[in-house]
Amino acid sequence: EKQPCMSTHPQKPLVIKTGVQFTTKVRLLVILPAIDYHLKVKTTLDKDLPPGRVSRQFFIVTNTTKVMDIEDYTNGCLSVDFRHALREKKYGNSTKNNESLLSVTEELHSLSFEAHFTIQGLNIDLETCSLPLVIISNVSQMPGAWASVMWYNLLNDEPKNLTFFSGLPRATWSQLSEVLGWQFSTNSSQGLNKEQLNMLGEKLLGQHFSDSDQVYWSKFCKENIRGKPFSFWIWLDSILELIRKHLLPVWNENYIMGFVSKEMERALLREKESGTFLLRFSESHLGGITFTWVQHSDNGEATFNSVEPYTKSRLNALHFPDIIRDYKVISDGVVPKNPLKFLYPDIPKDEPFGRLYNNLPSKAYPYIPSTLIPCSEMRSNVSPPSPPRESLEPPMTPGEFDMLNKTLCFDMDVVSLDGSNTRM
Amino acid sequence: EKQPCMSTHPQKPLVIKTGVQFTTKVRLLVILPAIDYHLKVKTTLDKDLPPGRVSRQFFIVTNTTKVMDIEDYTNGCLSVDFRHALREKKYGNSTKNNESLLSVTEELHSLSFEAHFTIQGLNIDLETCSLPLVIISNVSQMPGAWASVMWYNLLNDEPKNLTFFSGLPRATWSQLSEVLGWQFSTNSSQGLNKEQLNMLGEKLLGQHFSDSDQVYWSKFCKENIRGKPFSFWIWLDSILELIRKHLLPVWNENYIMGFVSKEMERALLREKESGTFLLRFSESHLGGITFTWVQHSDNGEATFNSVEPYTKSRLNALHFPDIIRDYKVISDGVVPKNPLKFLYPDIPKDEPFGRLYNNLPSKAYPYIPSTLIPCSEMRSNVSPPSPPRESLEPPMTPGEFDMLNKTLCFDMDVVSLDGSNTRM
DNA sequence: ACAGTTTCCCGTAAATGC
DNA sequence: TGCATTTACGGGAAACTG
Repeated sequence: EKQPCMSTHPQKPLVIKTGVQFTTKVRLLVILPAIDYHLKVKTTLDKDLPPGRVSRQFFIVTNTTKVMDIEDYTNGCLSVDFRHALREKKYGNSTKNNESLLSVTEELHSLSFEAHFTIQGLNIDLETCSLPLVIISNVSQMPGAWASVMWYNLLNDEPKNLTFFSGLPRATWSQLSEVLGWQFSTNSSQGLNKEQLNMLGEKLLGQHFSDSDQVYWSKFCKENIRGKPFSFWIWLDSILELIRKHLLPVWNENYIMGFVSKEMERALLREKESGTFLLRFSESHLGGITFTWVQHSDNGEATFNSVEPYTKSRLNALHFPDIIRDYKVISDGVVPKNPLKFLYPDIPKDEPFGRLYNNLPSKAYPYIPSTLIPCSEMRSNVSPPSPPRESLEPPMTPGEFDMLNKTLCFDMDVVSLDGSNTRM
Repeated sequence: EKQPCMSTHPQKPLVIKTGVQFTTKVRLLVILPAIDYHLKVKTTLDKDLPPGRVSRQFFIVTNTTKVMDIEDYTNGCLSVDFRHALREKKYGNSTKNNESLLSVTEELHSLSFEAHFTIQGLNIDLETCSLPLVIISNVSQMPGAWASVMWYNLLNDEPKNLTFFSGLPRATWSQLSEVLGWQFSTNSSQGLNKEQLNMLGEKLLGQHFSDSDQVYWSKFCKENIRGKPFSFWIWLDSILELIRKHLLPVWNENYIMGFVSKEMERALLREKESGTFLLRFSESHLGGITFTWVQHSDNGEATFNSVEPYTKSRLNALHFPDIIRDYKVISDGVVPKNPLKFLYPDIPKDEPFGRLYNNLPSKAYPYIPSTLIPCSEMRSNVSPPSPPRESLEPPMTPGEFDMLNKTLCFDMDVVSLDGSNTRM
């Protein structure tokens, strides 16, 4: 009958950063006979925390009680909006219960809301409780925290299971791939298509896998990818952030193939005209995008070149579509040329990207305008080595991706008063 | 006998930002006969503030009292270090005393330190007080606040004059120019030479001025430069910041002439070989640096080109010496060329700048390395207009600048216990 | 020494106040 | 409405702490 809902502002729902305000809303869904309408709601953090269960303890620094009010004129229901902030309790003698191997982003907390009133001599206690929360102290912990929220809500059906991450959670690929797609479709207007998801699945499960194969939480988020200093999710989330901050229009227009193995990439480009390129996320660096183009020599041999991936620091200085427009390859003593001609499969690049270019401003009058041109120097005699082995797989049609309309809405109407009606 | 000293960490002394910790130190300079050594010092903000004098009121959020301790083993004197933070008092009924036209960075505050003890039945009260402080709420107010601190300490001789900025302060050019030089020599190892100071003087006082001419505070800091949306100090401080963050080695090596009028610049370059350039700060944009080079056509006519100034956003992406190394001018269908050959007066550019170049890393193996090249496109048929009139002044020798060894040290040993021994 | 975690605080953006 | 000032908080780095 009462529903809390929670959202941190630009942040992710159910992740709370200490010292940063977040809002909660509690609604009384049944319309009660007009008592005195002075229904005071009290917020408590980790109300019934099982002793020794969390290694850190927090408290609410803001007002914890507030009186409910009539929500609006259409429905007469009572509600109250809180604006809270948390802070860690620091004990002199640090008795941190670090009994577990859990990291702070796997530690689940909860907010409880209580109200008491008397009606016709009857004492009534209302209580409701939020979905599990992850509490962090720095935005750098956000990716890990969000992974926890995703997995909890993907896999947990029980009313409230704060020890969820002690239980070695695992998800089937069919469950997980759906959630991964949501991460893209909720951050942009473009989800992931079958081929892209397939590439991600291979990264986690190896070459041949089925929908029912299981991915362990630790494989997803805790263990580093073989030979890399980051886990699968940290890598994927860095790409989500890159899209959000620097590639949104390009991604939304579906010009980024993004998740393609290098083998597939070569197979796709091999038969295409010289100067055909595609855009792909870096697998070796966090939050990087590169383009690969094909060049056929006179004897018909194909060469593939990929630029050093562009990361946020470069993209802060340069608009990505402009990079595609302006990119030049310099060979000694020759006029620099842009090797990028056709977006895979065969679209002249100005056609898709033209609308997205920033006009070069020739403003600052007394001065000569100046731009940054992304350049690669290539010695004419040194050609980059081609890969030793190539798997030839059928080309995919990146023309249209599936649009996934589902959205994760953890932040709305999540928990019912009696705790039984948990839904997402 | 007691001395407070104050420094905010990366910030400027005597400027305090709300919510940011700052440290103070109080020393008892006379060694007292061992009482009980329990000398408690209490800090108070704006202790005797004349009613209605400040428009904002603040309080100390941290502990205000602490016991003095023996400083170290060499001298047995007592001292105490505080770590304070301030916050603004907000009244429901905002009775801000904005009687004055003063901005918040002109509002002066002070910290008082008190201690009481009894010796042989005699009550002794010690009290000392800091130099005037400027309290800000955002770093964006730092330039204005620092200007106030500079001017107060430059001009005020009275013990403590918290109404200093109500008195239309003015400084002679000889006083002011010295302080301006200090701003550079304390932020780098290079002050300002006579020619540079002269250019700054002309900006404030017009073409012909003398050392005894007076600059008003409002002209220095409050009124915008004619035709520009910023004041003289805001402009100059933006350059100090540019040097600190992006140009330190280049500035320290004295390769930046910096403050030269455009007329002077042309006069200097006119007789030099084609490709001779000098570095100058932008007068039209905040925190910008540009280079101007001379090009002589076959008939001997000189052309001067200045590149659009580089500001922090560009310099975040590109190392300034690399810009000089890599800068290219593109004319249609011709191999791009770097027009920068000799640093004024005639030094081949790689000689001074060579040591400062960043090596181009050809790291990321499977990828083709890529750099950003700063480029200007120049149509061969359009030549930039030459200035209508040029004053021909004698070239200056930028080879060596005077090094000013003086440092402003507001943050040390500033106020004596009885308030009479104020020195800088 | 070190990794996980928190604190610190600048600098931009948004909100607020006047 | 516009300008001056404060608040908010992301993000990088330093400090902390087992």
